[in-house]
Amino acid sequence: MEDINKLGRKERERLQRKQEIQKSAARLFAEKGFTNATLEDIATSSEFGIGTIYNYFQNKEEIFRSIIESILDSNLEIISATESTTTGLVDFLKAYTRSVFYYFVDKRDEVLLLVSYFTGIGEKPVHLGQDCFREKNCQIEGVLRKRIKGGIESREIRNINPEYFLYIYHTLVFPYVTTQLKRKVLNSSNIDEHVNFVLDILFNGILIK
Amino acid sequence: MEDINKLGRKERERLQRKQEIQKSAARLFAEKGFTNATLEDIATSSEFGIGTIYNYFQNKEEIFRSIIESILDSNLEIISATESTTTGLVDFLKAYTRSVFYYFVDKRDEVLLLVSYFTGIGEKPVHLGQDCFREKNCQIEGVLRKRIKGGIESREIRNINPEYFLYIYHTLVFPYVTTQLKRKVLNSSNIDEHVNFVLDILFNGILIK
Amino acid sequence: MEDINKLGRKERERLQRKQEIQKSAARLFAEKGFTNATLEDIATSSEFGIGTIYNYFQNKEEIFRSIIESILDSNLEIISATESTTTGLVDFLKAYTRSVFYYFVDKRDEVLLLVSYFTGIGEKPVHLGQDCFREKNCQIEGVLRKRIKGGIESREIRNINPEYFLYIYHTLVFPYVTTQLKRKVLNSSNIDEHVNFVLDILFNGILIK
Amino acid sequence: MEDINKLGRKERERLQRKQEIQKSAARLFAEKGFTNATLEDIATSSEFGIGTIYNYFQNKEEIFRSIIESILDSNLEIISATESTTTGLVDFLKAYTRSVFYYFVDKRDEVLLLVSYFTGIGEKPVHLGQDCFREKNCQIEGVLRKRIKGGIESREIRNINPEYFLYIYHTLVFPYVTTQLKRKVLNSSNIDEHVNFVLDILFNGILIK
DNA sequence: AATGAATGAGCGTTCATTCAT
DNA sequence: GATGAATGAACGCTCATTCAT
Repeated sequence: MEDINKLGRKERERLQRKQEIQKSAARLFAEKGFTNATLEDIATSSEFGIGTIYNYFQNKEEIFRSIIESILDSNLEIISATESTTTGLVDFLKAYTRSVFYYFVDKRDEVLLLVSYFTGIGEKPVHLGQDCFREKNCQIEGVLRKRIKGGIESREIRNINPEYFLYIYHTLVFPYVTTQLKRKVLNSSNIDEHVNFVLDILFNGILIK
Repeated sequence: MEDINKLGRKERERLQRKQEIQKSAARLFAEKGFTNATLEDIATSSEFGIGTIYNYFQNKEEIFRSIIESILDSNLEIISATESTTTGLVDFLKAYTRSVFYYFVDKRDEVLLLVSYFTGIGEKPVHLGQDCFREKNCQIEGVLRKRIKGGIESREIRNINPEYFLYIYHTLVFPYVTTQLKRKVLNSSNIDEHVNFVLDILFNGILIK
Repeated sequence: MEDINKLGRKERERLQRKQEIQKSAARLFAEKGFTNATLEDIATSSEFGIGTIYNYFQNKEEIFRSIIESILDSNLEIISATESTTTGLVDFLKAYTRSVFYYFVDKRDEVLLLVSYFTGIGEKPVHLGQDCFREKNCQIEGVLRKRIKGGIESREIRNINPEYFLYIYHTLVFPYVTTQLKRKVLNSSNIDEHVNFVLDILFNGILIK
Repeated sequence: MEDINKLGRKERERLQRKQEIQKSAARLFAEKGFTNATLEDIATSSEFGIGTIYNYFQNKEEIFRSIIESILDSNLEIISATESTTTGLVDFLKAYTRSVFYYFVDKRDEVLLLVSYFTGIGEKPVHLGQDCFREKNCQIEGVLRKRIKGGIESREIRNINPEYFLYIYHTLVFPYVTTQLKRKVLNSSNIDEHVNFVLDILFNGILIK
């Protein structure tokens, strides 16, 4: 990833303009879908000319790809940071889920795209192979997988199928956040409430013991 | 819903052809997204001429709408049947989840569309208002809501926020099924295993007591 | 032309059905134009099936052609009848103009098509050459031309250019009738008033002598 | 109307290109009819790409509408100029008719469309209401109507029905010009001859006094 | 003879991309 | 670097015509 601090003024400005375009594009892709959001929409919304956008991105697909990549990078950073600052699985899940919720509220549109792309739901660039981000995705899943196995071995959690749980966790957290964001039920003022609720169900289940 | 048994031969054949088109369209919509699936794709795939499709549906959007409607109808039938054959919440959730899993394995593509449409993720017909199926959706949610509240009152489950749980349940089960179907991890031979796993986590949580 | 009196019952019924289709088609062609009037429109309006129409006409263009032909035949009959029952040009023009007005009020739609086709205004079948009815058209013009020249020789009218007058007469009478029919100013109850007015201007001009 | 002299170079060039498209379109509409003239025809004929046309006009119908509007504007200018430079009805009709003939020889195709549209003959854009140009049309008719009444009052012409005459005048002059243009009988070298002929008949009639 | 479901060529229109300015 | 007019491939949709019943 480009480190903004090491760049000269020109490169810094260029990066800023690139991010403005990504931000506008993400909102429009999330709102209308990849195909229905036109480059004219993006140009108008980001207050650049259509031609200018092609100075920053090779084509429309590249805009989409770069948004996904950047959110994946962020997620990787979050999970790496959490990995190195927690020990037990429970602590890890608490910290990671909380970070994900907070981060996602801030990156609503980008996350919608990510979820859309990885659940294989909805429209996406025709030529963007599903394995385009395999490596980064595997890294993220790898950390989770390792932690889950560790949690079972250290008897923090029950002896459940780690693979199944991996998907339960991700298909629970990501769609929950996006759906609640869409419904405007979840917002920056009640994140903790939602995080705690989800973790409570996940940890303790719904039954009375 | 049209009852196939009461129709004459001609009407029956017409309905069958309509369903063939819907089936082909659902697969293509799920695969490529609504906008990227062309009518020529649908025509080729369903082995009709392009024009023929317009004898059965007013336009492309109407094909999409009718698929969603039909899967919602099925879901409504499932939940109604389950509602009348179970008493406690736990029994209800067991039966409903199992039915949903079994039904969805059979209707993979249609369910992908449904999830896409209701999570607001991904592309959809521009003009299909989000409230187009509000009534049916409310009926389904209504039954769940009533049952959840009943389960809390009868002390089957802990005193959790019913609204939050409603969305946890739906954002857990539907995306889990669709994701695992996409990954071909879930198939008709191991449904029960997955159903039991999801219900186990939901009921008991992951922690060791 | 087919003489209805000489035909058997079957042929008579066939001719009647053909004319019903022509009548419906003429109305729709006049209303929407040739291209915009669909065969489904014509079928619905004439209360036949689409396929049935092809038992009576080779194709859409043939329906149009047959309507023009039939109105031209009528006009030819009118002009021939008038030709043999009048002597002077003035009498001829009075009788012919009156007949044309009366006939056209009855055949509003067909005449609109005729005028459209012969003024070269508006849409028509692409492949229907402009010379398709040259012969019949020449016959009609021929009678008029002969009479006009006769009128000049016998000093009934001034020595004007017969060719120019021929077109003044036709471009005056036909568009006047059609325009006034469209505006619903002209109808069966005030035909004589309009006929007399047009003839008065044509014969005497507008100036005070 | 846009005044070409006040515009910058870019605007002037844009207007020129717009007019080239209109010119090509008018010819094709007049030749084949609105529906049968395709946008590919218009693009080829005006030597632009199809897409380019949509930078100048919203859609096909808008091209048609703009042509009619522009010819109506010209007619309005002609009649206004004539109105202010003549006093008697006879002088007015002489000047106006001459101007119309001269102008129409130059704008053959556009006038064919105008006549087609206002006689209600032939094909036109389905959605272009008949009253779309009512105001401009009324202005033109209004001037004529006023002048005719004035001519009767000042005893320049006989006491004829002004409304009937209004339509005789227009249904005489416009279709006469268009028909003779189509037949290539009328051209820029013999306009005066035709104008004088039409006016002679209109003023004096055909009878010998 | 009567029908209308099936067909696909052809239309109007959109929009990602290019390139001259 | 910034621009947006120009482009044409590709889309959704229509409808004259055919043909099995």
